[in-house]
Amino acid sequence: MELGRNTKQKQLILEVIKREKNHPTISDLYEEVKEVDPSIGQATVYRNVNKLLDEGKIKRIITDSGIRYDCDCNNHYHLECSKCGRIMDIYDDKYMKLTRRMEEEYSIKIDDCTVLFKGICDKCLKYEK
Amino acid sequence: MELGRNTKQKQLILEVIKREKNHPTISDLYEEVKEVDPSIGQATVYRNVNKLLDEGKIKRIITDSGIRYDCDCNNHYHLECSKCGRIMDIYDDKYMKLTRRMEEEYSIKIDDCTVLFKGICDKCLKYEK
DNA sequence: ATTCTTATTGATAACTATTATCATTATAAC
DNA sequence: GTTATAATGATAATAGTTATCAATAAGAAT
Repeated sequence: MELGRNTKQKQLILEVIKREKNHPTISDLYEEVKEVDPSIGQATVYRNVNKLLDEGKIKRIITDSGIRYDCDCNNHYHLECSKCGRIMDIYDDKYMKLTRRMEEEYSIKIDDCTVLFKGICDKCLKYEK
Repeated sequence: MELGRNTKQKQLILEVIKREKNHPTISDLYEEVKEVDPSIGQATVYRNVNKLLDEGKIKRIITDSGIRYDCDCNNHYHLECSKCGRIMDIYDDKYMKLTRRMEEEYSIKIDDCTVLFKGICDKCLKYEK
C-alpha cells in the first residue's frame, strides 16, 4: 500500500529526520536538507512532512518551543527542559496499564496517548546542585 | 500581587470561560463574549486570554480541532473523541505516582504534565454497540 | 467628586506559519 | 524511449496571532 512516488526529496527528508535525533522543527529540517540539496523548496519540506505523518512514519510533538517531529513512533513520552530547552524521550513500561486503567474507569476507548512533561532534565539537574 | 487593571472586558472573558465548560476555542469565546458586549474587539480577547494564562487562571489545551482553553487548572487529562469531537476531562488519582515514578527513573524534575488521549468517549462507545 | 496618569481598548496593520496555485520537471508504468 | 501524471519550486494566498496607535477608562491622588 505504498501510495505516491518515491522522490529524491522525500527520501532525503526522511533520512534527515532519522539522523537528527533531537526532534527537529520544520525550519531545522529545511536548513539541514538544504545543505544536501540547496535547490529544495520550503513547500516540499512541508508537503513531505505531512505525507510522512499521514503514512505514520513520523509523529508530531507540540512543545512551547514550537512544533517538532519525531521519527520514533513507538509510544513514549517527552520532557521539555525549561533550562536547556531540549526534548528528552521518556519511556514508560507501565504505559499500557495507564491507558487500560483509564479505559475501564471511564468506559472509553483509547487509540493514542500524548504525554508532555515540563521540568528540568537530568543533565541540568546535575549542574544545578 | 494583582498586576494590571480589572477591566470589564477581562472580567467578562473570564466569566464566559468559567461558564463554558466545553473547553472553548478563541473564536468560541469571541462569539459568546460579543453577545454580551458587541463592541468588544478580537484583539482584546487574545490579549486577555494570554493574561489569564500568565496569571495561571486558565490552561491551554492543544487538540486536533485547534487550541482550546480550560478553566480547571487542577491536574487532569483529556480525551478527544474521534466520533463526536468533544474534549472529555479525565481525572487520575494516580497522577502523582506517575510523575514521581518518572522523576526517579530518569533523575528529572517534573513541574507540569499534559496528557491528551485520542479515542472514543463513553457516550459514543455506548451508541456504537 | 474631579483631576491625573497610564494601562487597556478597538481598529487595523503587520507578521508568522502553513497551504494552495500553477507551470515545469521527474517518476515509474508501458 | 514514450507517455501520463504526481511531485517539485516559486510564489500567492490564507489563517492565526501579535504589534501599533490614537482614544478611552481604571484607579490613584487630590
